[in-house]
Amino acid sequence: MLFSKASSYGIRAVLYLTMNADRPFVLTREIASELGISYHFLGKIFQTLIQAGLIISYKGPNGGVKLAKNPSDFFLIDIIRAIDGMGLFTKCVIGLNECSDANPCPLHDQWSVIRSEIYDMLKKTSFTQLAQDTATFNFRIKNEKTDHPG
Amino acid sequence: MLFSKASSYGIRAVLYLTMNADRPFVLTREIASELGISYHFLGKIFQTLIQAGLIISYKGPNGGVKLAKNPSDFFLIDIIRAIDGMGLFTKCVIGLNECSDANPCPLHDQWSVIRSEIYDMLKKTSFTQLAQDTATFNFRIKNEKTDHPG
DNA sequence: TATATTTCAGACAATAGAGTCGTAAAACTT
DNA sequence: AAGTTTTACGACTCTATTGTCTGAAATATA
Repeated sequence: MLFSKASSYGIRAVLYLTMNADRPFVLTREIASELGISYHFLGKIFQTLIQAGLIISYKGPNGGVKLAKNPSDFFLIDIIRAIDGMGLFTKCVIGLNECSDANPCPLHDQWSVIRSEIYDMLKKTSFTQLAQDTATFNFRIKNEKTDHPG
Repeated sequence: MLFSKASSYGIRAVLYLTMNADRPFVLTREIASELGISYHFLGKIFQTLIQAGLIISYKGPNGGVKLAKNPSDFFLIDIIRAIDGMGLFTKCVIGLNECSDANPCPLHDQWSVIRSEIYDMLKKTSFTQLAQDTATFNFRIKNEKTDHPG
């Protein structure tokens, strides 16, 4: 897998928050329920995102979580950096402990090209864009098998 | 990580076999030692590659393993398919259990482009090419920290 | 102050990936 | 036939990831 489950959940949760950015706070329980993921696991993921300064939480009634900044300033790479870290872009693709342009592994050149494209994609894809696409094209965030109205 | 450790080790081991294709059989122990990876773990990886028909083994003295076909017919994707499987190319990048061109997730279009490029790279990169590059440019397969002659 | 709501956080369990160990089976050598 | 070499393979341990449970802390309401 390219991303950990935690990062995947984080992306979907932040996208949910983006699509509910008009609300003051959104319950973790609601997000977990709507996205079909574990409430407590999502709580942990949010703690990571809070520590990274990406989202803000508030305890008590009417509390919950919300984005810490404008969703147009929010990019996929922010989530990956906070949760999975940048190992995908810094570590050798076949696990050598030293691998660089100056001292490359056999796959280094081929992989560098693709790695840059992944990075660029994550860096330029904002949650505003994802939310717009999701609303416009009715993309799915949830993980249900049957979603047909009939 | 893009690849599992098993796949990474498999790639490096098959590359080693390619660079020793003139020898009838190469000892698993030698490969493990030369590449600095666990002997028994490599043995398991070889069993997977043997079952996939990618390499051939022979027991007893003068035994070992060798490539099952010409290294120019050997591509990175063969190893990935045998060990990690094709999940990277068939499963949703954010883990939705149904995600396709017809019913995409919010990242589907962006990811599809990159996924194809990864696939093409793995499909067209032969072990002959990797071995030539490794010999020509002195690329590293081993995982040692100090390799300087002086 | 009492109570309900909600995040925070640590301990725990389940699972999968990674790695180790011991021994059987096959093949060769003498 | 006996002993050596080498892969084959199942059982086991270790670790990280994923997921669950419980209660404490913070906030609001009455």
